[in-house]
Amino acid sequence: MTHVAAHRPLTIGELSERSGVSPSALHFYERNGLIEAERTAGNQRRYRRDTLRRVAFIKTSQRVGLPLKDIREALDSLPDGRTPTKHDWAKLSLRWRKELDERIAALQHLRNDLDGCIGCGCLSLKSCTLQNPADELGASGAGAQRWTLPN
Amino acid sequence: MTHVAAHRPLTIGELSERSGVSPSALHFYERNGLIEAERTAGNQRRYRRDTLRRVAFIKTSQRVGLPLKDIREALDSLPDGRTPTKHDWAKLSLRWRKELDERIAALQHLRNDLDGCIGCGCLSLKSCTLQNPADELGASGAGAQRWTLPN
DNA sequence: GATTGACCTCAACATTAGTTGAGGTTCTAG
DNA sequence: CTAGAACCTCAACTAATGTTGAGGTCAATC
Repeated sequence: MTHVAAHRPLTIGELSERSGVSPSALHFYERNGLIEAERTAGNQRRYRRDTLRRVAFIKTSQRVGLPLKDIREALDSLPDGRTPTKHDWAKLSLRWRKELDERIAALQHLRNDLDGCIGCGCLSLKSCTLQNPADELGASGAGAQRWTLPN
Repeated sequence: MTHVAAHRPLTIGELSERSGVSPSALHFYERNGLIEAERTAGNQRRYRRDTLRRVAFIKTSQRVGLPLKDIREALDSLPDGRTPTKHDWAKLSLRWRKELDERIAALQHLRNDLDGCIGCGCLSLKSCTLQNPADELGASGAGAQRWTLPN
């Protein structure tokens, strides 16, 4: 049997299909240094197969809410030329899990505070801890936020 | 002693100062139907004092990650003309707490899945549950996301 | 060897959540 | 009653995360 097909690089259509990320988004990720591709003689992109895992990492990180800028930084810690090993990926996942833990803790803290507020309806400034972040989540910023399904 | 000052409506500067939200953002909220104001003879905004609580609700909801569109919908459930009572606010907080609970549960689920992935470094499509949301968080969308401090 | 689907680049548009600035008006304190 | 701070509107700009379309090329199949 031939193993050639298993090593063949992916076209953008294939990568898109398998990852569920649109070609235009893949272009976008490339422009922003999150993924990269070889080119054929005719200038078409050819992706190494581990790019699939890279895109998976991007998607999963986004699901948690990380901005692409941060995801790129994380990916920058992967070995530069060679295909990352399982160990490389595991390290990245571990780091990412830490942030996930923190995020959960922050939300739980917020929820506990909220429990105190429901009794009094006290969503007033100064008095309610919910209104004085100071430590965990940060109060303002230009970034858009979302946690419901976009539909 | 006089109690007049305690009932005087707020100027936009005062509301901004007390809520920590910039005047331009308050304008923006008004344009988008999240808050409203009376006007003086000279066309300047005067906010009822409960607007402070309204803005607090907006900020807090944003901290959890809700988009303004959703926050507006929640606020639309408040009584239309009259100043909301504690009970009105408590109801809103409760509803909001439910979503917070769900969000926490989803992230915990994600974390458990991730634990399974760290051992194998398996952030590959199809095989890893992390890559097949299907149920909880939703995989894609146009919205920007963030959960770190914007800085 | 032509056709057709997949691919290329580049520019413009969409959405969320605002900020900034120009040009003009109002309010309040002295 | 006037100076200056605070306010007004409107338009344009920002940033993140992409999508859409125009105009043109590549590659795999009949």
